[in-house]
Amino acid sequence: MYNNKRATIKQVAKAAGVSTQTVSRVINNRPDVAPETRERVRTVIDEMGYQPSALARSLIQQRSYTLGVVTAGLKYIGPSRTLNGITSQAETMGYTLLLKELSHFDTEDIEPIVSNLLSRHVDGIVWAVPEVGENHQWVEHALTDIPVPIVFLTMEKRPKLSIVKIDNYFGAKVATEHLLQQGYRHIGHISGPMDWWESRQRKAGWSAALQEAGLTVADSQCAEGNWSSSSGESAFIKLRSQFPEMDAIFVANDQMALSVLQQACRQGISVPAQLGVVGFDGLAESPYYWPSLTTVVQDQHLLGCTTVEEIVRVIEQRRGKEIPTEPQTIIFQPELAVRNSSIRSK
Amino acid sequence: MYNNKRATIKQVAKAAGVSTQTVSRVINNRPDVAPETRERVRTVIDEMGYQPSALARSLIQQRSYTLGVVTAGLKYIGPSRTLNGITSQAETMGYTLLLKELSHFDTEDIEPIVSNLLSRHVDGIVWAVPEVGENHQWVEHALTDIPVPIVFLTMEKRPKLSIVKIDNYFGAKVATEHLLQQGYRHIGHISGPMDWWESRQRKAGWSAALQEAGLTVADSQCAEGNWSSSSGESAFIKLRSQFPEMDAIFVANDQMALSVLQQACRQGISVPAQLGVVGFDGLAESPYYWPSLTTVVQDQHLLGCTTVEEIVRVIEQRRGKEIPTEPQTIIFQPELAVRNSSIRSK
DNA sequence: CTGAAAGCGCTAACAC
DNA sequence: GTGTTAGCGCTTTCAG
Repeated sequence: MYNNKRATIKQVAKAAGVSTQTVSRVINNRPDVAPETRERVRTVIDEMGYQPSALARSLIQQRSYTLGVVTAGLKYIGPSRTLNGITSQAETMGYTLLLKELSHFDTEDIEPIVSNLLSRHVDGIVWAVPEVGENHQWVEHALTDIPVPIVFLTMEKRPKLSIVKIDNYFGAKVATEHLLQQGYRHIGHISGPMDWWESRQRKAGWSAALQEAGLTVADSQCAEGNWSSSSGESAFIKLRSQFPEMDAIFVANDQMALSVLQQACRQGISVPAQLGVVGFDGLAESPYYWPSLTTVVQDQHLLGCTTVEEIVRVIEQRRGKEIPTEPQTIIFQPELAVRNSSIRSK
Repeated sequence: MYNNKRATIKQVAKAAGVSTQTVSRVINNRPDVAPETRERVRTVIDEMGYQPSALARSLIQQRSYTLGVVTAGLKYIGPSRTLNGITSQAETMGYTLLLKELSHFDTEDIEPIVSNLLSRHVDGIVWAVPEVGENHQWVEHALTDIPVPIVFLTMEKRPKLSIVKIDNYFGAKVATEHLLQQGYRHIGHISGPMDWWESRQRKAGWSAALQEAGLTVADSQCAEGNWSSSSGESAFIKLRSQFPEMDAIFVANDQMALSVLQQACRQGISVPAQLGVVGFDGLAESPYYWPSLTTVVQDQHLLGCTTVEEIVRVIEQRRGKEIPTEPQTIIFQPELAVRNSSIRSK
């Protein structure tokens, strides 16, 4: 299938008794080659197991069909699901990925990462790092200097940037409204870390739903977690003591919601009768929690796919010297999956 | 930080009034450059934001400092954790990754994937796809033809291959022995899909532990799942009917174990008093299941790190014209985390 | 210490 | 139809 040393176009040309140019024409399916020459060259190519070097091609064509992907937190399921979408769409569209994972979510010095990708001539960059702290600050300064298109995932709207994201505010609001509809009136919240933009959006959605229902929102109704089950446990305990009348809770992700369910079980609080619980994410396991968890489902796979589609669109556009359209913001609305943890009615 | 068009070495040379070779010497920290020339060139480089092209370098040096990573199932947490280890170790060792994800675990036609990686001049390949069905069959034929080193994760031992893996058999055996120690005598098993090598290993470990304890192992004591919580539920129901005396169960992964716990809870079976449960994986959430889950912890991050270390070692070795050492098999022993779901004593 | 020439593997532009 | 020349951006001889 492969020869031990990769053959070069020169060797193929020699073996087929033609010039390298002719071989080039054959491998690129150019029309102006005599059918029988083409045939002969093809045969030699197969025999030698020749594969053209994508590197050499990239150099001369000034185009690599390679995308840089910058991510963080692959040990968590969310970023991985997004990456899964990115890889599958990239494969479909004929692009290869260079992967970089930041060691921390809040890495601010992204210069070496971007430099490395650019030195490898990526055609575009997908920035799939959640917005945490100041970690997106650099876009203000550096962006116009980066010579390839970038599409961002999951960040606050900024002018002139292409962004693909899920509407966290909306999802949180829908979740909270569902609890209100079920007749719960004292609805607490366990948030993600407040330096995460997504956490703030989800909290804002929860808060807005309560206010629109004419309820007040006090600080004591919210506790901060860090996405882990462990932090969810402490947050729940804290919340119970500072907000004893709580009869329902909107939790910013499913893993923390899981430990709320577990604690409730341990303390003999019946869910959903005494406590309604709604999570966020739509983990595959969430229907198998006890009781099954009502949650806001976000399709991160689709998010990844769309991002790749979008960046390829921008790349093609720029290359075709078309008038670049304004950067787009693409927003997906997540959906509420209603299950047992929040159904009080009847 | 970056100029809008990437500067070339030629432009830098011209601006600094030297030849391109001199610039080359400066960026490669070669000794034989006059200090003041070096200084001048450095200044120009900074001003122009010049970054050498890794592509051009790879071409001429016949070395790219790039690794191909082939994975599958990134939407599951296991493969992602491994990938997380791979990225971090690659970063540490100065390698960049080209990522390919197979669309199915049992993809047999890997030729286009490998070709693509080779055409991009990867220095080595990490094959991080679990062994399922015939999906590793190709190694028998194609391997010697692939001109770069490959290291495999998680596959059956084969001669002449470098493999890094976790000892699934051992982990499963330890888990089962633990249940025996706790006094359980009728120990069932929910396996993963039997076309997975890992599933077969875990089942074999369970079976061996029972036999060594002088217990018989019947087909009725085992049911097959497909790793998902959903399949765990059906498998558990089936197992209860075909093996009613079951007092403990070793489940091949945590997600299926989760639904066993949930079903037990729903049916009023008390864990661990009436039913001992042990899982496999060591998911971060597993301590927060109810009751907290005893599980075999596998460090997939470490697995990924080690794989990269190993392949870089082989690459260096081959490049240094050293006598290649025999391909290694590196095996990690997983550890049992004992928690409430299996503690019957006292 | 520095530069000129050659070439990594390929393709664009032109000849014939 | 096909070959020649030039060059993508860099490094490796080898002069000087």
